[in-house]
Amino acid sequence: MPRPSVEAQRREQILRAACEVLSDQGLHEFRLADVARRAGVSSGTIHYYFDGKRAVLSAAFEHNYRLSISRRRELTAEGGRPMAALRELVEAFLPRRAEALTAWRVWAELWAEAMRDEQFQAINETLYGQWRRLVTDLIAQAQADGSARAGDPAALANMLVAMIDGLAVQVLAGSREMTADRMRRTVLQFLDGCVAA
Amino acid sequence: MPRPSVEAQRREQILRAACEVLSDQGLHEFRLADVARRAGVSSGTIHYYFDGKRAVLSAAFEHNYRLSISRRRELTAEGGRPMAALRELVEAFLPRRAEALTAWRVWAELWAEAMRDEQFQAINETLYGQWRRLVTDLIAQAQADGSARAGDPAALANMLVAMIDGLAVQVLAGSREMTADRMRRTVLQFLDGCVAA
Amino acid sequence: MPRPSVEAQRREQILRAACEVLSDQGLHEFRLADVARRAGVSSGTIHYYFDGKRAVLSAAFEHNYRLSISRRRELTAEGGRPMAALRELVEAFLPRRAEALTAWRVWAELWAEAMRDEQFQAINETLYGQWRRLVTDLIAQAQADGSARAGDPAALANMLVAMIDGLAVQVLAGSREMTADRMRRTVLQFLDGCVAA
Amino acid sequence: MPRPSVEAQRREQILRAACEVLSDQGLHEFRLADVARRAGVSSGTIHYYFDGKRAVLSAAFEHNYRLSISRRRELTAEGGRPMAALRELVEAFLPRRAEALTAWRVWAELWAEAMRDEQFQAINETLYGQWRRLVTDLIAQAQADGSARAGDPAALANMLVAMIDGLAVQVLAGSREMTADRMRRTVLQFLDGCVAA
DNA sequence: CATGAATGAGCTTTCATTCAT
DNA sequence: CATGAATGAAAGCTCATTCAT
Repeated sequence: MPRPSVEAQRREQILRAACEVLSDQGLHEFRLADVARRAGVSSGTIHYYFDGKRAVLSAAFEHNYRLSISRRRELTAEGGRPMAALRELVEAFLPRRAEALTAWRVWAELWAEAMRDEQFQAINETLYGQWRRLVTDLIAQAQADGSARAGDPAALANMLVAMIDGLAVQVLAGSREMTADRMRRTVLQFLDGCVAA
Repeated sequence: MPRPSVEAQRREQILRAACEVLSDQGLHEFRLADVARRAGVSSGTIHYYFDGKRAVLSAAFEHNYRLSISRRRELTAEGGRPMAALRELVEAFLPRRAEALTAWRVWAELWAEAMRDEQFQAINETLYGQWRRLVTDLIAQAQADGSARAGDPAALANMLVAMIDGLAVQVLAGSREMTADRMRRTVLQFLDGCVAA
Repeated sequence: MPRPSVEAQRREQILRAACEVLSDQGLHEFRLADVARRAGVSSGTIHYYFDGKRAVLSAAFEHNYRLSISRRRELTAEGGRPMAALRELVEAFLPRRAEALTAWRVWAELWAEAMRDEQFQAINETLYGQWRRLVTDLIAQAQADGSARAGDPAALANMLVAMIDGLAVQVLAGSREMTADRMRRTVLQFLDGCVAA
Repeated sequence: MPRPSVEAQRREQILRAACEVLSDQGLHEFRLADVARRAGVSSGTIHYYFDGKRAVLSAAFEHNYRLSISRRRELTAEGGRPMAALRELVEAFLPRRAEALTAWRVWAELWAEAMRDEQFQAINETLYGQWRRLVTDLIAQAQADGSARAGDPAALANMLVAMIDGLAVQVLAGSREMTADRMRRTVLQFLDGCVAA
């Protein structure tokens, strides 16, 4: 009798390890052997649950996105005060704590690779789209309750998320001119100066 | 009779090929054999001019940056009309023509890799810094001649360049929601709504 | 309540599947996983009934031989007309119908492998010997009833069975110069010209 | 300056080793690592000269055939006495000396594999065809000079070569009932009884 | 009896690097 | 200066085998 949960458990265990390896070593030095070691399973087990390196990568990219988005959604679930939620969102995405750092590094790898890979493009399109919509909705709500000024909420959301991405990349690249703190101030300045009422 | 320029020529030839391979295949599938083939030299020659794969990569990243910045500098060299120059800069960076696409793809690889490599971080710090300063100066000039509103020019520059990076990454990742055209409108909207006087 | 026949059934089921896999894929690509799938059992079950891959192979080779010989024996059981029985035997061995093709392919694998494996040699020695004797007896009977000319029946049998093997191998190797039809004519020509009275 | 002969030398060196490994271990346990060791080169070198395992196999099968046929052709080159040449041919093919044993074992592997592989079938068709023609010509010459009786020389050749193959396979499979000596007597008996005038 | 999850040794293959020429 | 033959470490992947259930 196979225990029905074991497959989900193993996959989750492997994908978590894969994201860590991806974050620590980059796609460039992403080895299934390292994933196996970190997940505490044999290399055979990885091939038992996934069709190969590429399949692990794909699933890891998706896993990384889903995890972040579900966390953010909790943050914005409650009805009240959308401008405050936006500001909290910004804080949550600052590349400061290990958790956020890992997520950002995995995204950067996904983006770099998606430029030539349709499968990865599809993952990004779907999940980045969810993130974009989440922000768009918050801005629209803020406009509705008068805490944000008028303007196309989708355009404003695109400005905001792109700015966050661009700044985070520089922070993660170890820029001394662009620290997490400076990133925070820059984005909040944008929110205050260009979005808030 | 050693021809003194042959070394510079060969290096240039190899680096151009390296950028093309990097753009076409990504760091992940970056093979010196491919660089050699594209440069029309033997693999031995690459090792004769560079200390190894990593050295070729470093030099290629730097080459890619220098090329772009020198091109942009020409664009902004003349004295007059800094706001117009900013708008032209935005156009020039749109990931549309092959030349710009190649440059963006190489940057994306550099950023992803710089997250774990101090040497690459140093390259990025220096050369991204030049680009940041170029934009900051333009904004300051625009404020000086009254075509841009008041505000910390460095902060505005950071918003702008980060936004451009973030949007370009999505365009390059093949997003159907974020095309080069949409990117253009979004950035210009930001310039009109948050920077211009 | 142990069902006493279940073991024999399972073994038979597995061996039939093994012969099919052997015929379809060759020893070279003979995988227990494929045998299991084709037999409709788990890989664990195969190891429950056999001591490992080699044991399955051995048993499959033997199974293939026994099946063929028992079929041929039926063909030659009745008393009368040994020369006619020889001709029928030839027809029955032509690599034409799926059943005969499978048997031939398994033999070819056995022979190739038996060159280095004493266990397989023993199987071949015993069972090929039965086949040789069956043919020798028929020839001897034909000589006794005057339908075959004189001569050492064992030598004639060796000529005949070797010729059949050698021709079948070329037919199975897809030769356009040696088809099943040509094989038939060649062997019958030998029977008429060198064996029959 | 690449020495022009080095490629041919290396390929020959590797193919000879490949035939030995094939003969000693069979296709089933044919490892490129063993070929490399036996040829005294690295595994990398094998991949430098051949496109992979399959390519080595193909070339080895062909090499084995060409070697045997060119040796036999020398045997039959001189004009006189075709029946004697046929008898010598039989002697030369007896699986006795190491050289002949190796060739036979490699053929057996080729035949087994050719049953499912068109590329191997093509090799067999071409080179076995040459062998068949060589024998056919000898028989026709023997008929012309009156040392062989009438009859379709192609059919007689097919009988003869198939018989040789079938007998050799049993000898190689270690049969105690069919030794090299018995094989010799059997084939000569066929030549005397069915071919010679 | 039978399962299938899990293992890990062992294989082919790739590719940066070296060095004799 | 430049080549390319040769290397060998390291990687992904396969599959016979084991064993808790």
